[in-house]
Amino acid sequence: MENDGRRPYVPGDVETKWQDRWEAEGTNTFSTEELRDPRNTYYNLMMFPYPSAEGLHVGNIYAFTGADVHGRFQRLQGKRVFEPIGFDAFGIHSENFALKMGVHPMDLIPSNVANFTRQLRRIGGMFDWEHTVDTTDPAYYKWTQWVFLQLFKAGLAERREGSVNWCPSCKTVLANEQVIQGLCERCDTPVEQRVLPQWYFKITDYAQRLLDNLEEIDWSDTTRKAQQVGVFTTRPDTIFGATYMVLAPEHPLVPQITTPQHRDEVETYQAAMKKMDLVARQKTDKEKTGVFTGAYCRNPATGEAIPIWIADYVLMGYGTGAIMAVPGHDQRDFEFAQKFGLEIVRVVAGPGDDADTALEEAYVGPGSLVNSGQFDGMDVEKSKRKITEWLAEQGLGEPQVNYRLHDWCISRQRYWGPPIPIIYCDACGAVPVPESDLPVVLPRAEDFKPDDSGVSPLARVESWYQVDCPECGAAARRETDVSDTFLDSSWYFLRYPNTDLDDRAMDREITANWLPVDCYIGGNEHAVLHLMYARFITMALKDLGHLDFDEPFTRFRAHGLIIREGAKMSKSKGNVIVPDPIIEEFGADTFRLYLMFLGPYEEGGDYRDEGIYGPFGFLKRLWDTMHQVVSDGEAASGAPDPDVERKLHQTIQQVSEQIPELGYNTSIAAMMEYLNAVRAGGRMACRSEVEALVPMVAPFAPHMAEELWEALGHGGSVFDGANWPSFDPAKTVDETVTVAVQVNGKVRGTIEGPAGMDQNAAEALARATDNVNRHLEGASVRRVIWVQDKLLNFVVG
RNA sequence: GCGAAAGUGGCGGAAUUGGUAGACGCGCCAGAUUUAGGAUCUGGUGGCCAAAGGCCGUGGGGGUUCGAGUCCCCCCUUUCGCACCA
Repeated sequence: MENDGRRPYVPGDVETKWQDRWEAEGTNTFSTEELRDPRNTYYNLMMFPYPSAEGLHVGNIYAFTGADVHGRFQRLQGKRVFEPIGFDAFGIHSENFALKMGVHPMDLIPSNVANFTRQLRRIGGMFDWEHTVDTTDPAYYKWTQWVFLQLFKAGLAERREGSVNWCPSCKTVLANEQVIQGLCERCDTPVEQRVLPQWYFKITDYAQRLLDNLEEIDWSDTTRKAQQVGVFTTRPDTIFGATYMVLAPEHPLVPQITTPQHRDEVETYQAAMKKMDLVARQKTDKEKTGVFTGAYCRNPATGEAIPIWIADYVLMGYGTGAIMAVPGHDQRDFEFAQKFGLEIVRVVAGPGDDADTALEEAYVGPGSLVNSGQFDGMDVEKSKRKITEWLAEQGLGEPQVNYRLHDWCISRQRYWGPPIPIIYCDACGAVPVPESDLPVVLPRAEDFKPDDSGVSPLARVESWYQVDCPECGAAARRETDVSDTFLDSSWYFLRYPNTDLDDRAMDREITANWLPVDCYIGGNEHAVLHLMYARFITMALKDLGHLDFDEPFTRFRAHGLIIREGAKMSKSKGNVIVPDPIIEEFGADTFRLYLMFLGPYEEGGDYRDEGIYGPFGFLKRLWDTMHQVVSDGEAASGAPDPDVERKLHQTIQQVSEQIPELGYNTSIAAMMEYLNAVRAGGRMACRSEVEALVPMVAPFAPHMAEELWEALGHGGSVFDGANWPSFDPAKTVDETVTVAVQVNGKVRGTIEGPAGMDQNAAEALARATDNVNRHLEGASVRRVIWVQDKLLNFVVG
């Protein structure tokens, strides 16, 4: 079927027309009054991008399109969908890029944001441009600072010593991302640790709640697992085998317990450790090092005196920074004990072992206890609880849960971030900036390069940091560190519906109407930190009375990754696709459809350049078919073909069920299959057969859907009201079925019959089939398996 | 090393509770049409055998079953997290 001179499909014209109309009519934006309307709300969130100088890349578009498809689908169900987007523009990325290009970030970011905005409009997302957010805008970070102050007042922000990465060659503080295998990413110099006072958020106070709540939220399993704060169990069962103790080198007890004759050695070791960065130190394959402190302690179980060592393989940041070493049953302890000639005792006997079987390496398998006093012979698993109880009774310790979660250090000795709103006064100490004085505006410093002072470049802007103490009025000094970008993004979703307000961070009524977020879609790379921080801030703000809910995201789904030529798209691999020319040639609708068709949305897909012709052809055929129906007028108004109608209802059912589950690729395939069936053999479609395709394709190809909806004579937007088609379950049922006939499990033919026929009827049909008969000849049928409307299997002997 | 997920045509990927493996699309082949085409349309397309038909086929090897991509055991590979977490 060809176009026959009907209207050709020119994507650019259609898309410009509808983008302009949506904007002129405010189709996707909410007024403050509309935000106060609590009816039928749906908050559709996607992770806001960092506006790079390169512009939007395919990965961004993939993420936003998938989320937008979800939002548009909800809208077609009659929901009032709020779908905001913004810019996460503070942070080291922008700062480094600005340094490299010799442009000030305050000049760079606005042009990047403008470019992103242009591109985002072009892909046809349902974004509410009246409620956008830019984290570098003082009108936004005023409230980021407000969040800090709330936590500070609640005692959840605390200043204490912490170590930072320091490159002695570049003479600058490095972010963790800039440390590559223990070396500075720029000059390959080994990175050292410097201890500086820093601000921490006490997220560990919320560890149990962060863990418990995971039960209640609808998140994909993999993300939920990634959030597991990491509860671990110790090995109380092996305590009788503890033959020495190890402290982390930086453990505070070390100076107190070290005996004079070991002091030099210990201090030398500590100094060496201090220089080594954590990444290098934590390499598993590195040979273990350590020194003896000269001190002894008692094994609580055996009462024996055992030596205390310090060693690099014990980390201060984890647990208590001290371990009872059980070389018999822990490989790390075993290696250490062997190297330094410490005693190795077996306390677990595996199959075939007895109490004296020598150990070649640490034994970590199952077995029963030996050399363990009254617990000898007990099964390892069982003994864990028993020994814990016994130790508790003796007052020697109690069961404790440890979390693999550290407090959140939010200080950055950098320029490009929101200043931390604290003022230091000699008399009053650390004083919070009064809320009425917010925002503390980041001054424009022409020289924002980090230097060898080890503090933020803001410490060079004297006119800015010199202030009077808000409490006593004496000369005081601002905090010159800025806060972590993750703080900006830990609450942005709370601000979106509230950007109309400039006198408070959020309005109770509006917030209650829209939050928590109904659906959040984003990348897996943020499945741990960003989501954890956002959940923590939400919980803290709830406890402080600012919110009425605990969990910010009711449902979270991570999308997959787009691969091209066997690798993730990156500039260094040279496999990046620039979206603009593709949208220019095929249109945003085709590009959206293609990206969603590549593979399962939650798994990503393999981008092949020629693949776009498939979805492009589909949209063109859909366009031609709809215009043919329109131009045929009366002729196309007849009743649908019964077979086509059945398939239509099946397709509507399939697509309606799959889209909310993010089954985009299979939904698109179902629509293609249906259109193929409608047009099979060049037949002419009638209107009732194809009209429902328009709202169904609308989430993927919104511009074309609008255009076709209008061409079909409907007034207004296809997205106004609940235009999603419904299906009649009775009409999805096939009248005739094809049943596979097997002999001994191998397909030997098929039979056609009325749906619901009984086994006898099916057998009769099957026995009338030549090929089936041939296989049944001379054999005795021992059994017949009958699966209604599906399969008939003769089991012959 | 630990944890998680996944291995299906030339390629991306489909397959309710175990029930005709390969939907849909790309690519490829043949044909039609066009002055010619990146275009459009029709048909074909897992491998092997000349074939009605048959045999083999979902990473490899075992098993359960009338029947296994799907369930069980062992192994291999890839990807992604976490990495001396006691």
